[in-house]
Amino acid sequence: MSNTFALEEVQVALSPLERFEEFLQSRGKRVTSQRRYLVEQVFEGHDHFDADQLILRLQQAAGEKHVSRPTVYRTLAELVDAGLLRKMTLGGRAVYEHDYGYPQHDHLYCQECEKLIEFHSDELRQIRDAVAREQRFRVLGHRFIITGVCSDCARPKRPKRPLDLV
Amino acid sequence: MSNTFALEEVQVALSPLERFEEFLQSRGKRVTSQRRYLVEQVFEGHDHFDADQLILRLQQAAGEKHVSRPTVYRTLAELVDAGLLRKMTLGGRAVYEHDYGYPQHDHLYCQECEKLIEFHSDELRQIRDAVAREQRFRVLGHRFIITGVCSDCARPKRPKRPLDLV
DNA sequence: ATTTATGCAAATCCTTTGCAAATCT
DNA sequence: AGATTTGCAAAGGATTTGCATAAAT
Repeated sequence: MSNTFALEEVQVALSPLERFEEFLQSRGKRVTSQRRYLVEQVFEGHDHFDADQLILRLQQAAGEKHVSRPTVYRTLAELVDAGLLRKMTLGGRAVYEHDYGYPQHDHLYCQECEKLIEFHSDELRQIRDAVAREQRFRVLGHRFIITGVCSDCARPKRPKRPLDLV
Repeated sequence: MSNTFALEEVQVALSPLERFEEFLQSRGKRVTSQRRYLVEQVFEGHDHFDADQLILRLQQAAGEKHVSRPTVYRTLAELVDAGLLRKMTLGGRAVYEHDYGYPQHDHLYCQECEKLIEFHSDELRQIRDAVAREQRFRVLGHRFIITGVCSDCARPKRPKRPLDLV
């Protein structure tokens, strides 16, 4: 399914692609076939992905224009800049997720299957803001990841060692 | 992991180095001059650091034995394993901090000066556990970083763009 | 016609590995 | 002696950059 979470919020009038085109124009950048194709694919589903997964997907959804690795990286950066994607680093590699029309949330990260489970907590934000206020710190964002083992993986085999908490 | 955090609870009797030697022996590993020197330097101050900063420090605290880059990486991993250091990834690079005799805490990260400010919140842990319980998720740890601009940097110049939240 | 993008190859950055020589126990 | 470590050089993996060509405005 594509992107019609338009009515969901108050009103996200533009589709991701339209929003991106708007962004590009506002910066004198050009709307190219690869940028268009990439945004299209990125907003087809709404799961987390890294550069390689995206590149693979772009190749598989064959018949379409080829997008080189450097261009993928360049475009991902632009999408983050445009506010369409959010970038995070999970154990060394960059992972992206939608940030346009999606509500703010945090994650539970299963070390076993590497799954990311989203959740939302207003209290969390309150704590964040309270802590920041105390330190006279201007908040621009935050990142909260709970690491552990999800219910599916909580089975006979024991978890791997602590790894890098992301 | 076979750590004896028994000591941590009751009372931190051993120095980091002693604790590390204990760990090494329990694994049939050896106490070498570089491992000793490195631990010594790491626990001189208690700030966050990355591999390069440590390597630099090891060189400057001259007169001492030289420690090669690979050995630094290898030893840092052992210290993490031993529960003496905690590792996190900040925008691609690994950053370490003391985890022996230090209370659990989280961070405020200033994008301007890259400073890490620590803080502690019991409520945060409560929220974490509540969320996990709801999802039947077994918590092994968490990572909370508030990104923004610290009071020192909140000056005339405006903050850089959102960067990678970590 | 201009100017920005793309793709390729090569370069960077950080971290890890293979291996022979050096060092612990 | 016997096993583990170290340092060196080189390998790796992810992401970025230089530059000539292709495409968008």
